[in-house]
Amino acid sequence: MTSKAMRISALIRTLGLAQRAQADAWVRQSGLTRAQAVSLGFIEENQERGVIAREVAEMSGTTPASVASLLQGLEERGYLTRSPSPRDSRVKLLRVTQEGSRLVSGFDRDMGAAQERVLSVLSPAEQGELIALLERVATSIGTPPHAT
Amino acid sequence: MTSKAMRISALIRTLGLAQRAQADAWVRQSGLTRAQAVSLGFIEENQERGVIAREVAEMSGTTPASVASLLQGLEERGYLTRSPSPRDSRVKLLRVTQEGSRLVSGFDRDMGAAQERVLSVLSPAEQGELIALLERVATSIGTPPHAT
DNA sequence: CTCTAATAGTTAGAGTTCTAAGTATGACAT
DNA sequence: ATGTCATACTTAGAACTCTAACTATTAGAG
Repeated sequence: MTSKAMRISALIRTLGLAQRAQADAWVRQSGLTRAQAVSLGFIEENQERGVIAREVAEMSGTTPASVASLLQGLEERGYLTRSPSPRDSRVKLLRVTQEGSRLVSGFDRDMGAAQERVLSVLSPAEQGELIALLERVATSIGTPPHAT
Repeated sequence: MTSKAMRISALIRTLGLAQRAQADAWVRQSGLTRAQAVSLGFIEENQERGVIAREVAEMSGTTPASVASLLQGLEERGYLTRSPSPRDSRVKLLRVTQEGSRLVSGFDRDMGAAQERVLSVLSPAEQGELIALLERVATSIGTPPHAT
């Protein structure tokens, strides 16, 4: 019944949607879907240790079947390759091509700049307070209801 | 530059994704898409003053064409009706059926309860501080906070 | 009154994503 | 070795969403 909780939820939703809108604007002119951009970014970041499709599914909260379709679209456009692993014939190692890598790095750079701009209305001290409050809420998500 | 901005963005993204995950879990067992659930909720809230498809498009940040497809799916399942307005033959008034209304009210109730639980780790005073900080960031974006 | 532009909505077709069922490989206890 | 189960991924078909082009109605200028 505390309308404060509702207000905070609405604000977080608003800011989250603003971030998403930013991402969407970028994504639109890249020809990718939001899910595709996020997946491509994840694969590029963790490429060293060999990413497989199941991990992408877990990260994005979807199913392996959806990931297969998604990766197919990326592979057809030359942003990604799938090659069987020599250690386990079931899995296919995912690798981002040079072109795919260029696409992703542009995304990260532009998103970061937009975030800077929006948050510059708060002083560094205020940003610190905001971090402290948000972190307490964020950690409470991971803990079960009665574990306080 | 300031890693504080990045930290705040990450936290907001985390909380936004948590909200979205909550919504997705609910949405999955309702047979609707997230976009459909959000649109149905918006129409149900503003039903009094007569909602039309263009407003749904503006609210959700998509195009009228996408809304037409979306509404078609809702209408076929009996959650919504589209009837021509007597005042302007171009527009069609959207109305949520009783069954649709039941679906949406369950969504709002469950979402609200989850939000309360997560935010209960902050005292009322701290929640007030958080609201003040978030509101300054939100207004700097230019888009006023906006329901569901 | 009529021509033009703006507004509201729909349709067509392509691409994406989901659910369900299927194939192939690996792990492991008998 | 072999039957059984789990794992990693794919395919098929339906539903959804997007872009582009379309129809119909209203508003406004001359």
